[in-house]
Amino acid sequence: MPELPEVETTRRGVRPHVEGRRIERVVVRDGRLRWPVPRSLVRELAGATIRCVERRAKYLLFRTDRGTVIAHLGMSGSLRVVPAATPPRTHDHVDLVLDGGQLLRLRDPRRFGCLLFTRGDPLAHPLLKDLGPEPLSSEFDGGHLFRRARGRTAAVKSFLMDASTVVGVGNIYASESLWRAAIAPRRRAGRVTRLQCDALAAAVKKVLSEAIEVGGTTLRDFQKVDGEPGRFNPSLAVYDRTGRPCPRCGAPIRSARVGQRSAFFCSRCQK
DNA sequence: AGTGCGGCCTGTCCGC
DNA sequence: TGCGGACAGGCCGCAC
Repeated sequence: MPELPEVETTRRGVRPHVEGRRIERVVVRDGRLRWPVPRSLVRELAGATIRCVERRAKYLLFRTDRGTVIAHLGMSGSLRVVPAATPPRTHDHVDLVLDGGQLLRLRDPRRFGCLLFTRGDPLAHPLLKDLGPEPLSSEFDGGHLFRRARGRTAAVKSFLMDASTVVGVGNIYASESLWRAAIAPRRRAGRVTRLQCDALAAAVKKVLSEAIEVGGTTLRDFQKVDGEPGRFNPSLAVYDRTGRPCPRCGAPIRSARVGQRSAFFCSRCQK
């Protein structure tokens, strides 16, 4: 399930194969993603040249000379670069056929992802314009978290997963970051101390950059562009480890619903 | 404005 | 063994 490290891993994997390439045509086998794949994407991209591949939050931005493709992998999406003759498999919904004999293929079994097209500034797109800071930027730190949390009554885990607080922290890395910062997931955001905010921001940065370094986490269906799984799993301290010992204190990891999402934590060392 | 929740979708796992 | 149902996930968009 792609979180920010998985999306960044995808960007780095795809980039060298597509930058500077001309898109010969777009094949949409099933355009029923979160939003229908727009006709404008198919029409405008034929003949367009991909200039660069950027990332904002969990969105991938393929900037071309005609406009920008905004792609989101949802929770089961993946992008692969394969030889043009590779037959599509189930859930391989869209191909961008490139010059040079390869194509960029979107696979998304659950179709929670999207593929949109905009002529204008993609950062001004409704989906992107209100997003919070990138977690690995200097804009995101303990001060930012603390200021934003004033008066907030929501659980700190929900607050951390809110994309207007900071982008890219999904369910897995939220639990992991809170464990590292020793903060209980259910604590109200407004009750987290300034010192804890510093620890939390540092934990988010560390967890995400460590995960990016090893190519993301593989739970069920995430794979990198080369088809290899990510290798972050061994570093997971609490996620999906109910009943196993806390790596810090040995108490059994507990799980609970926090804001309609499963949270994993150590109730002995997270306060 | 902040908060909570329904809904989208399919593969996987569990219990009967 | 087969089957139904719960569950997982990101995140928009709505209702309070």
